[in-house]
Amino acid sequence: MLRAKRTITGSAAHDGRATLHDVAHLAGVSPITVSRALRTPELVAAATRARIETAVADTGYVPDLVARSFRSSRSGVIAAVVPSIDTSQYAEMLQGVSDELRRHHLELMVGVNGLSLVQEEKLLRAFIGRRPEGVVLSGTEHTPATRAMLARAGIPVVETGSISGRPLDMKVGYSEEKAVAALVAYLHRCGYRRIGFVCGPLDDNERAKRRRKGYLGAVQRLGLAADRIVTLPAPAGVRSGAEAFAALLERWPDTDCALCSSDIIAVGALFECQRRGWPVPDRIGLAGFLGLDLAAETVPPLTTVKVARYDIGREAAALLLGRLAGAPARRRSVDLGFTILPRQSTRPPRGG
Amino acid sequence: MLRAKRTITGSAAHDGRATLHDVAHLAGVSPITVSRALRTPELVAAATRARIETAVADTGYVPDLVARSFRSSRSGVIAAVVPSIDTSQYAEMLQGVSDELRRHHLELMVGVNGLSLVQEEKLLRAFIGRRPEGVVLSGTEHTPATRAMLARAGIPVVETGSISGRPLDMKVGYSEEKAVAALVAYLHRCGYRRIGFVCGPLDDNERAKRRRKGYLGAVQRLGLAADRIVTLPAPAGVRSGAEAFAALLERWPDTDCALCSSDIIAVGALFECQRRGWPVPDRIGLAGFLGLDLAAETVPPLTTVKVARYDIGREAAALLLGRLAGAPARRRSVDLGFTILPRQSTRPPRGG
DNA sequence: GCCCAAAATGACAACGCTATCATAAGCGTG
DNA sequence: CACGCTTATGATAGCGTTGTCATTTTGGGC
Repeated sequence: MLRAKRTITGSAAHDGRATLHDVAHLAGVSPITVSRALRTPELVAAATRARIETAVADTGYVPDLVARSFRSSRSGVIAAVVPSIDTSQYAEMLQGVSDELRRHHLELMVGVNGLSLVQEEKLLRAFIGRRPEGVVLSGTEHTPATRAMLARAGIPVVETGSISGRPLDMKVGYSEEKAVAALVAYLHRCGYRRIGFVCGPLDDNERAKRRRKGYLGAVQRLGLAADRIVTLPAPAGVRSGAEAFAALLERWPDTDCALCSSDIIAVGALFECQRRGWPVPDRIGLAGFLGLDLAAETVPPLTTVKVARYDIGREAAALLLGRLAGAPARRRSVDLGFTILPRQSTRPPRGG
Repeated sequence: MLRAKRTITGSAAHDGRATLHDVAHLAGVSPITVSRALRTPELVAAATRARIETAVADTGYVPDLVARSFRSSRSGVIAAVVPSIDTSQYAEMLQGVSDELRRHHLELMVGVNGLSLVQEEKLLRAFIGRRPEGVVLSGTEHTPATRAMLARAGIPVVETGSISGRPLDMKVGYSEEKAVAALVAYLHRCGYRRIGFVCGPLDDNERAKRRRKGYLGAVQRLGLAADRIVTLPAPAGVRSGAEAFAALLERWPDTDCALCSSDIIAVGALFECQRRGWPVPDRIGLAGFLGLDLAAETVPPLTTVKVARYDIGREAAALLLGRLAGAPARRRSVDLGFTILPRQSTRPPRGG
């Protein structure tokens, strides 16, 4: 008698946790019927189902999802690795992933790599063992070992962020280059000709690199000076943004507009202007990137490029769910685009 | 022969995923020895270990943590439910939890309840089935069903946030009441006598309620008017903060200082002052709450109360880890305190 | 009343790993 | 060289669930 102990006690109280067997015993059916009643109730007679439901309530039974995952080899977990969690950039994306997953009863397991590709690899190594059914990554740069691991795992992968380049599997995002270039073009239409670029740190940061590339391409096409670039040594923040902006002005005092690779940096720049008593946009124009809520509220509000962070997360999750539901495994890139948000931190465009 | 199929193929290639058995076969040992080599290498002879390591590398074996969790009934997962993930308030706390857990090879499973206690209950219902080894909650208000579930699960629980009241199990945080009261007292020392309070939304939001309580207690003790309160209808944001601040001024135009229940609200208030051309702190004093980085960078920087969000997360995780390591299960509250950060958005204190 | 399909339920085994206990091998000691 | 003692390895079984297939029951249609 495998279940002697449990059968003898005849109750769920053996260790405080009821099993299928306990519920089945109480309802007078077999464990498999209880399992069915919970997962596919339409296959169980109404009367039986009612008895089972009572028994579940009486025992306080909670299905053991670890056992279920094990047996069915479906963990019901999606793993995500993001550079940081306390930056609204990624937090909003995660929120999108989370919301979409929740609607399909999947859980989200989150890892934070602090923009380090090596750390990303480590996190994935830990995650893969938990047999996630899909993976969401940030960016399209990964170590060879990461790529190998993911290929071997044979699960769908969505990269979020820049849409450029060949996806590992699937990809959702927008073109960083095009977005920055479009913003530069807009600033040019506003009459700015000496546009500086305040760039976030470049190490292991593909996004920053692509934004820089987009800036360079655009100013060159427009025949503007292409060397007005300062790069943040520290992670992008309001303070480091202000400092980098100050450095830009020191180096090129005649700069008429500063394009910042993140709204946070632009906010720092704006505060620096306020400290100096420089009117914006009369003394200098300021533009940000991302379209954070904060950028709409500053005085003056910041011109920026809005990217659909939340939707990127939703779409990433939706792509994974599609695969899990049987969609064919073909490479895909989804471009969610961007929107220029003209505001008062730059002069109005000419002839518009 | 249970393993006939696998033994005959003699390789890991049966479905792309190697098992302990495959590695053992290749290394010429039994599966249990491989298991030991991975978990307690010191119990395996060096030569054997070397062969096993080679076999692991050759097969690309990744331990199945689902199976491990199942068999050992140790999931290696901690569940956390927070009101939101894209508010640095909670994101930083989560980061603290995550960092501490990672050092001990535990994973973090995150749920977002949007300040709804009912949603918290739903999330926990989904989580408990995954047999987390511990739970981190936000706040100390929970539905009866939530309390019952947690009690039944028999796992350690840490509540983060306000330190007041009896913990469900363990608790880490600070006293919202005392922190706000201390800030009011500080503003009083600065000479402010008509201090208004801009309060975040109160629904299901224990923190906001406690901050309000702290404000009320303090102004009453100081003999100040205690009715200058406006409450945000919408979630706390820069815009809603600005609007609520405007409402405060409309209702009580002689207000000489606005205490905001969050730095974000205070930033909104500051921007509103900038729009009106009101000098801060000369026309009106502004104070925030939380001690966000942003508050230090505005012009002028905001007086606020710093609370150790990241450390609260770390400590919460540490408390759980302690329990898992065998610490006695007794109720505990850890008070991490707070720090008043006097800045230029308020007048300097008198006689100091 | 009989037959056959559909509906409802059950028996059995196995997922990959590790807890437990047992066995084998090494090794200094009297 | 038998003894105990440590070190190294293995055999067995089972964690709680569900996939697969088998069996029983139900319910018309003739």
